Amino acid sequence: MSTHPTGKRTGRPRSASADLAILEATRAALVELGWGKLTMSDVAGRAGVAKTTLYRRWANKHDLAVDAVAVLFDELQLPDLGSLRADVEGVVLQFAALLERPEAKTALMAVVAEATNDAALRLRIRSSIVDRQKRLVVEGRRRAQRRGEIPPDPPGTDPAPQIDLIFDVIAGAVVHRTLVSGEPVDATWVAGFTALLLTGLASA
Amino acid sequence: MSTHPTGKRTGRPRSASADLAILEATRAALVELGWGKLTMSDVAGRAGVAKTTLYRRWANKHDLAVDAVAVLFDELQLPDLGSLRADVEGVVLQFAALLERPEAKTALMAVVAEATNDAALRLRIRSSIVDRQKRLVVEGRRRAQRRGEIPPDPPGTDPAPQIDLIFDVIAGAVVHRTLVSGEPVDATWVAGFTALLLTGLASA
Amino acid sequence: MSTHPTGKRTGRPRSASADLAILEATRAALVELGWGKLTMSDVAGRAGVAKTTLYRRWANKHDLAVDAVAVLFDELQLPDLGSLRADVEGVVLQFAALLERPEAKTALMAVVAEATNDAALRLRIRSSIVDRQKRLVVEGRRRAQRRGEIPPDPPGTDPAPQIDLIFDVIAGAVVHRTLVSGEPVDATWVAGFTALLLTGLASA
Amino acid sequence: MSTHPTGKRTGRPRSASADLAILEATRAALVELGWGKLTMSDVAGRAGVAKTTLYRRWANKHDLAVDAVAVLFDELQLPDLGSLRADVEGVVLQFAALLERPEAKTALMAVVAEATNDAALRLRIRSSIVDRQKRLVVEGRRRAQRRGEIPPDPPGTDPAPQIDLIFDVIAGAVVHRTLVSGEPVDATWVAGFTALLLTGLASA
DNA sequence: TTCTAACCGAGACGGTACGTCCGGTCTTCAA
DNA sequence: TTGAAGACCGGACGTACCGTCTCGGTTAGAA
Repeated sequence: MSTHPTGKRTGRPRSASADLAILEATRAALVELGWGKLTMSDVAGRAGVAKTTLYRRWANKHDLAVDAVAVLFDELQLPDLGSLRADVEGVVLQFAALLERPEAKTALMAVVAEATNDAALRLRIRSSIVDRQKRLVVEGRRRAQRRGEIPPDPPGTDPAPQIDLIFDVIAGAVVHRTLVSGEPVDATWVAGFTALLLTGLASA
Repeated sequence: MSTHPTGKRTGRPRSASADLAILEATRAALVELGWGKLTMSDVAGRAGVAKTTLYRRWANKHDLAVDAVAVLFDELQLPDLGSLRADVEGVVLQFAALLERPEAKTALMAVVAEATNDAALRLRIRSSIVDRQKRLVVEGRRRAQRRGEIPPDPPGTDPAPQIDLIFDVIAGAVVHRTLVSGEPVDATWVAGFTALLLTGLASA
Repeated sequence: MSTHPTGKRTGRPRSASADLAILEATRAALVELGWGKLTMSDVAGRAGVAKTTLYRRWANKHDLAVDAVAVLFDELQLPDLGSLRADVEGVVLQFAALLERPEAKTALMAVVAEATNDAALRLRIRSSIVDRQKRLVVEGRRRAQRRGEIPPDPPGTDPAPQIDLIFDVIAGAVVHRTLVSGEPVDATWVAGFTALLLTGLASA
Repeated sequence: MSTHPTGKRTGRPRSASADLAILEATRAALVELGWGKLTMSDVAGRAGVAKTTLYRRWANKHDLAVDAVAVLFDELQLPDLGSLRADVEGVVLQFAALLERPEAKTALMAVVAEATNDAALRLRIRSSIVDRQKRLVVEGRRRAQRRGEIPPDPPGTDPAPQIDLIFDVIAGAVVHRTLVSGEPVDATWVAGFTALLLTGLASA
């Protein structure tokens, strides 16, 4: 979210449409130029807005980028495909498709890089992007437990660490495959990954 | 690697110590400043070298960063700890320790980010950093097969995709946990991750 | 003068006190900051007034400055000191004292500078500041003629060019001495200047 | 003069031609745009030079302007026209012609305005522009003394105050007539002014 | 007394220049 | 030929200010 003044009343109110135009312009510029060539002036120009207006709402390029791409991640869904295997494959393919989009991958990696020594940015990424997608793991896990595909939570146990673990493994594998190894996430790879995730190395 | 002139003989030879000093200075600057504040002038100053010397050996900032951190990843080892579980836990802890080092994580993410739209840099990262660590998976897998912990490769099958998969899962999970989720990789998490990797979700 | 609405009757009338507060604030800001650092926001703040209020009354910074300093020049007087020499010395000292005031000199030069390519501003300066001070020359000259210190106007001659000339010589010399040469206008200089003005170079 | 590094030896030397190109570009920009619209970027562009190069040599717009116009004033000459009256008329006309040039008048007034609260700039103006033109008064006075048109310096007297006075009166009258009163300096006015200067008010 | 038009403070807006910084190149002299 | 030094071009940065605009709210005179 952009930085909104909190308790103010007076003065001309900020243009609501400007926020949307700026975020859209940011994504468009990321697609065309990539992170390194992205400039605030260019974004302002595309959005039909003055540079001042950007800086009034976001402190810098990285904060703006987080907001610009966060909405993309909210598009991920988990339709019930009938089995844990199918559900996992479905979400992995969706996530891989998202990471193919230049604005998503380029912005995500750039802000993560900057966040390695910027605690505030780290928090912003977590709250705006990462934590919101854990809903997918929570839901998929609940379904699989109902179907009896995985054991129910033992009473008195906090499921959060397990949820975080599964999330890091799935998201991490896809991100690493796509952005570090630089190989495509195709049906074959997804099938292999899902099999490994469900039954483990020992039976691979 | 820095770019060494190939067939030249005459003239003053390049200072051999300069390469090491520059790479060391780069790592030091990364620790103190992070990627965003890192400047070539600063690196040159720390290394007691002129900017010209940097550019004579590396084409740009990103190439220099790749070389500066690549050597860190070569320190990873896979001592035989007697079981697949122990070997996995050992290497995960080593890798996590490496990613705790600011110069490693900050440079790695920065170059990966830039590589999202720079194919040449992508290749350089793969050859200098990523592919060289697959040796760890190859070796661990061979040992586990000898011990009978995992089945041998079926004849006529290329083991490479399986190796790549395991590598992406392990490296991806640790990277995502550390840099995206921003949570520590401690003994508890490593145990849980290793259990999941060995036996899969179904039995978790 | 500030721009007053002409034929209007209804609605809330403009605050009369605001005009004075704004002009006073402008002079104070000029003293402290000089022309280059003077900002409309700052003036508004000092006057306890919104920026809108300034722009409702003056079209821009330069017009405001002209009005702010014009009143200072109206303070100049020409008491009858008994002789042309004494009258000239008296008015020169007064004028020099005025130009010592930072708000006067800084604003005067700034608007003159801007006026070099702004005809409207040039007119405004002449009508608000320059022409109004010619009264001093007219009066001093009339007195000297009565005393017989200078010859009477020949019949059929327009005295205006002569008045303008004397005005430019006196005002110009003081302004140049103070603002361009940057030397003080002290009693010695005034005596020398008056002697030169009265009897000319040949007898100096 | 631009700011030249003093005791340095090493490194690429500053481009000598850049100085000239920048000063010429500054004058051209002043003619076209006037002071208020003059920008450093524009000057840099006209000179075919980077903005950094400007700031490496001049601290700001005003210092640059002083140097850019100073050379114009050095063009003033004092050919011997045979009499003091003719010499005065000649130099006044030359000076008036100079002040008709937009780059001269606009820059001169702007820097004088800024100098009203900038002591360093005041010094720069004096040394680069003002003091150098006193040579004209010195020479004209010497000639007139030789011709017997004005009395010789009394022994034991410092002629400097008298020179400064004459300079301020002549330059001040022309500047005030041109820039403040906004009236032309034509032959009629010059004749009247010279007469006043030579014989004084009493005989006018 | 109520209406209402013009006023007011506050502050966001588009635009534009500022002066700084850095990436990557080029030019000099010395080793 | 390499190296140190540092000037060079190009261009983005984030800030500051101008003059305009849009709010909600106030105030005096007209109805």
